[in-house]
Amino acid sequence: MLDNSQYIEKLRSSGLRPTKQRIKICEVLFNSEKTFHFTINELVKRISKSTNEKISLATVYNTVHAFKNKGYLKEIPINSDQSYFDTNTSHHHHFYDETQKDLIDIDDADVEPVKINTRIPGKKIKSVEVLVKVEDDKS
Amino acid sequence: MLDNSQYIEKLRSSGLRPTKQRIKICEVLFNSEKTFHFTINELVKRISKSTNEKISLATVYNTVHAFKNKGYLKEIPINSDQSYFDTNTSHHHHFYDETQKDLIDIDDADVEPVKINTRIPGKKIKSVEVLVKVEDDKS
DNA sequence: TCAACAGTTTAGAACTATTATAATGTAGAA
DNA sequence: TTCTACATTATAATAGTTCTAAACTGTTGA
Ligand SMILES: [Mn+2]
Ligand SMILES: [Mn+2]
Ligand SMILES: [Zn+2]
Ligand SMILES: [Zn+2]
Repeated sequence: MLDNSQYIEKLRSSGLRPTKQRIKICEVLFNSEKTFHFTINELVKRISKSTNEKISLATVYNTVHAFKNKGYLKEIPINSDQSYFDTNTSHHHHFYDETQKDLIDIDDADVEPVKINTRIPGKKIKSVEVLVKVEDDKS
Repeated sequence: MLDNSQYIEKLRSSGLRPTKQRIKICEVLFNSEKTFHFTINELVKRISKSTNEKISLATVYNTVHAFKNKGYLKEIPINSDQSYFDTNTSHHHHFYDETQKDLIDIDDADVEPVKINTRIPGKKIKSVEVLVKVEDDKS
């Protein structure tokens, strides 16, 4: 399969050997037209739907963390209930719909650059992320 | 004690009766000169240090959540390991020092207003929060 | 060809933050 | 004082995540 070569490369560069379980995880994560947000549980469900053989939770966690560390996935801090991940690794911000419990990308072009006029000595900025919480407008 | 009347009011308006355990929690949370960030575990330690009698974990959780719901505390999403809370309820943003695992306030005056040029139909904005992750600058 | 080995998957256990439970305690009203 | 509603507490339950150790697999090289 031609497509798999991309997955194999992603896995190798994350320090993982390309096994069939891991390639299946890649297919679910990176084969879709659009990027998406997910929790581990949601990802496991997606994987179950798209294959007969099941992949253990430990393998899913390990692979997701390796990709996150390599930068192929981002973790989005929303609350302390569960980890949210994002297959969109470009710089962008988020709406979080508290009614639907849904994360929505904000196109980076739709946000004016965030200017912070103070620094912490000896520290450098790794990321600047905006989280806009929204709820149903009943007015 | 004169000071306690403020705590009693905070408790009553949060739907809680002013008991001695809850007033002790208020003292630790709201008596300090400066505002601060904390996890539940850190709060429990602070309480232990400042009193002989111990207060059960359940009471701490319940009281913190009531204050959060009422708006006397804010929850700051950092990661999924633990909940971070903030006694500073004014509008402000944060540095998160990934090296020290430390949350630091950014004075609201030091951040230009965040402009978002898109909306979600039928939703209204509840909050806009900026999280700036920093790490040691070894350069 | 196939034994040895390094790395992988897996089920399940362990861990930890959080929430629920249910028995006991307590502040105030009557 | 007695009654009652609510609080506190220890402890259990829950759930997300990480760890473990045994079975498995793919590759190497004798
Ligand atoms: Mn929460
Ligand atoms: Mn995390
Ligand atoms: Zn996103
Ligand atoms: Zn703060």
